[in-house]
Amino acid sequence: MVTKQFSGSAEDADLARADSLAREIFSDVANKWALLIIEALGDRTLRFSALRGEVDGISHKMLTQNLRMLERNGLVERTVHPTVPPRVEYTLTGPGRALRATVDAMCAWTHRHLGHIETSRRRFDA
Amino acid sequence: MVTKQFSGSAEDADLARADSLAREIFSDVANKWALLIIEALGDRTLRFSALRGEVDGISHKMLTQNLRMLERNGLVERTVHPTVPPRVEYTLTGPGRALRATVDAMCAWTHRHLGHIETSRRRFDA
DNA sequence: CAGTATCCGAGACGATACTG
DNA sequence: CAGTATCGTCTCGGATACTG
Repeated sequence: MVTKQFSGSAEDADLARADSLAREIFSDVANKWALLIIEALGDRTLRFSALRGEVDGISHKMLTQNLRMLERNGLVERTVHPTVPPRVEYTLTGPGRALRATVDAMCAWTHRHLGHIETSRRRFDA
Repeated sequence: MVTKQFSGSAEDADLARADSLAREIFSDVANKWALLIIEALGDRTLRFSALRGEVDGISHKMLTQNLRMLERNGLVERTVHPTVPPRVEYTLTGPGRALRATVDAMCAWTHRHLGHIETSRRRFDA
């Protein structure tokens, strides 16, 4: 095994790079629309317009923007059928489905603690 | 059991209200800073300044703002020691710790898929 | 139908200065 | 030390119009 000489080594640089990458990914993914899209997709394959119908309140622009980002990070797969009118389908990839599991957990958490949060809010707002 | 008469009943109204509340909470919680704060707190009790040191890159303003929001929703508890200078400590509540479990999962997911995401990005950017 | 481009208002965010 | 307030900047995000 190679001996570490001092801080500031190549391994440290790698770790720093990995950390900043992790942080970047986290920032991409940890936003309302991205998580709602992942949750809405589930294990289905949906067209753009259908998907938009599932994610309540999302605008055309936000949907495309977030879908591009998710595709870039390899969380959703985009399939274009060269027909007219065009038919584009979205589905979660392996990593995407893995992330969905944790989003499911977050949703479950939300519903489980609705009551606690509501009363906490009322107390705080007074 | 009471028979449902038609859509638009009181139960439907309750469900709709619960849903919009859930969505509101989800929007509060599903943001970068809130999740990073929860993760940084862990099961420790930290002072404002210490917490700020843990959440890399967060501004004074964003930290207070998000801490208020988390306190309002009953996810963190804020303890003020009436000394001079003041000493304010933050810690996760029960629901807060429950949420932290899912945030942990998200972090783990991030690190597990770093490689896949990095290569996916490179392919996409070309 | 899906996507891009543009415009514009609203809110996020950082920097700074001020209080108890 | 912790918090609030204010201001300026910039991104977010919605509405609209236009292409293949």
